[in-house]
Amino acid sequence: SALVVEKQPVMASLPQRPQIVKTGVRFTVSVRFLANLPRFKYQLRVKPEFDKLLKPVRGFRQFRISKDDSKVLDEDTPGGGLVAEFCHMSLKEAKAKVKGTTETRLGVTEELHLVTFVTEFRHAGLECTIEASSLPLVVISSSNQVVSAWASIMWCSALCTGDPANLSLFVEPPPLPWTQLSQLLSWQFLTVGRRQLDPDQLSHLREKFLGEDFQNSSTGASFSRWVFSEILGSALENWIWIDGILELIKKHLVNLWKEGLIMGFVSRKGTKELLRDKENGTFLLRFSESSKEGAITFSWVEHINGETQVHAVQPYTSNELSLMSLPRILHHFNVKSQNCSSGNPLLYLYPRIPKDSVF
Amino acid sequence: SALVVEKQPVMASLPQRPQIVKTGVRFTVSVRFLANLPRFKYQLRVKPEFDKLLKPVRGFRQFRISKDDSKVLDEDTPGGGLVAEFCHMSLKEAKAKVKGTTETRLGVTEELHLVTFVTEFRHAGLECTIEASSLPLVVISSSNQVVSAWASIMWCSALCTGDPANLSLFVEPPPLPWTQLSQLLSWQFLTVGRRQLDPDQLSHLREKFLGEDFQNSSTGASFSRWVFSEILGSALENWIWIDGILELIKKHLVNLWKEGLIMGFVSRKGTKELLRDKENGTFLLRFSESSKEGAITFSWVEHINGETQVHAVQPYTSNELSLMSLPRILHHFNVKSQNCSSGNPLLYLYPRIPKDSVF
DNA sequence: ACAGTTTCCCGTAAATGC
DNA sequence: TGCATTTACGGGAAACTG
Repeated sequence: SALVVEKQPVMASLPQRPQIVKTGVRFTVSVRFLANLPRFKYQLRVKPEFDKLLKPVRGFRQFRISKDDSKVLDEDTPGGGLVAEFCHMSLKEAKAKVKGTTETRLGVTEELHLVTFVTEFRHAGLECTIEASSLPLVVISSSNQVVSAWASIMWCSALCTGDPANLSLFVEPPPLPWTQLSQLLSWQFLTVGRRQLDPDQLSHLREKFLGEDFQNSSTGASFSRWVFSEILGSALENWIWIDGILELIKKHLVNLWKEGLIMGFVSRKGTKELLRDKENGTFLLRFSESSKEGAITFSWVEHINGETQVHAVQPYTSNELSLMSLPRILHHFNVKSQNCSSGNPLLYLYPRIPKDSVF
Repeated sequence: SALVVEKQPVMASLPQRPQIVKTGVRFTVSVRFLANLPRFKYQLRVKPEFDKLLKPVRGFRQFRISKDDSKVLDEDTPGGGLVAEFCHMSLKEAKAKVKGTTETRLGVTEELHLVTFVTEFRHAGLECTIEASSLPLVVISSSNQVVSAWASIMWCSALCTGDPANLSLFVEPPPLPWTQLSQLLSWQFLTVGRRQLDPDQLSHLREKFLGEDFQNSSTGASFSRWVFSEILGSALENWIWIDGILELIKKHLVNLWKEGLIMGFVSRKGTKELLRDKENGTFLLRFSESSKEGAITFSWVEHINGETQVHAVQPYTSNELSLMSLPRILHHFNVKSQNCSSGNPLLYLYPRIPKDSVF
């Protein structure tokens, strides 16, 4: 078709997370007319419609475009492309709840919706209608739903390889093969922290997402929040955990992450094994596995009286890092306990990089 | 009339400040039917109307009651009074701006509005209409307008002794005599802090509001924000300052204020005079005169080498007091500078109350 | 009783109007 | 241009609703 959605719907406050729309909050979309015919300038009207297709589907909520519902003329950008930018659209729920199928009702972040743009096109006496749809959207009503919404978008973008958007994808979500899931994870770290995940980190995450027993299995991770098999674990929960970490990196740790100074994904056990035979004062940075909020901690090794001890600190969350950056924390860190040698115990970043040369 | 407004319009979030209504935010009003006739139960419908009288007045903004516009039946409270409670009303601006008289346009917090309740009453074949109006309201659109709105309400309640509410009071605001203004101030400290202002405090405030030259004058303080005579000073500015102090008391200092431990209103100069001939370590608590935000500080006297010095600390605002209460601050206060004796210099609350016996 | 979902609304920031 | 006023909306909490 000659019409495409150029910029997917996105809220100004979440530029990194397109396809999430909160009711009552403005979002921006733009469409481009591909046939570069200057004579169509100002001739085409594009009208946005919400969930135009399949109106009475499922138990999905229904929405209306409340602002900027009016059509907008195509306009010319610098050179000659024809585009229309809708930058004041917002959604309002149309309360007409089909109460049926309450039992199989999906969570709201598992509903997928579409904005479709329609323009009527008359050429050489022929009248035809051109349409272009956005990628699937998740509609939320509160900002505490952003994280699960983004999980849906990611999951969906990995699964929807077929052209026609499958809006009922999450009614029976197919498992996501690890090859794709791992790419997705790695890509997010690239986007946020400008560095991909390395094989060790991926291997650790694979355990988390697929369960240790599935190390050699090709089974994918399953999305639905109702699948809480102790074997598969909850993909959504893991996702939220990852998201907290990404936020932490974005806010406070981009530089460290970019330089690869954060090992990040190591278990407590793995940490001990890595540090055991390293020099006194060797430490590594890893993300807290328990905190859902996104937190980073460090562990260091101390050989004392022939005994080897691996210590760790309380994880630092975004709040703590706002008060003091991680490099400063590392510099000023000090052990005051009586049976530890006092002074800063952190000397070498694993495997043996002198601390002061990198922080 | 047999109908009265029992609880003046008030927003749930500002229960201490009736008659301030923010657009789009719910407020509550209740009316009572005085004739205690049980047979009227469920028979009377009360309809709220906004600015029913004098619709096209002045350049005032116009509003509509957007929620709960529907009438509500009278109902019975426990014993037998007939009341109607409107608890979901909210206001929306009706954009129909009369652009005339832009020059003499008042600030929005100087516009006074009314909610009027109307009920039709049929008795013995006679049909009559009963009305009841609220006290004057100030309509704001943002919470940063609360303070000036409250100033208007206070000013208005002191000035409007006549029965019919004079909505154009602030078009040419009459001066408010000090006798009334001082009562108003004192009453607010009583409400918020459970203790009135004493004569010394009032005398200090009189200087602030009326200017030093007017100590013996009977001229009142004038309200309009356009009267910035260097003699009168700005009543509104003073009011905002007082309001910050009241908020600080409400949040952090109720107990101290209630006990009269806070002298509060003393100038820096006055402080010196009071403390000069007091014992070493005598201190007093006073409100910052410069900070608009509401802040408290303390000054103490030190006689050293035959010289008398009066020191003061940086004022503490609400933020600081959230971290540590004022009594704790007083206990832990410590001077670290090199030419001062170190240790806690605060010993006696003015005039000579041992610190530890009251804090 | 409860959990998912939505609404409410302050406080700040940005946009708008005049 | 500046200032007065309104709008926008994140974030935390309350209210809703099945």
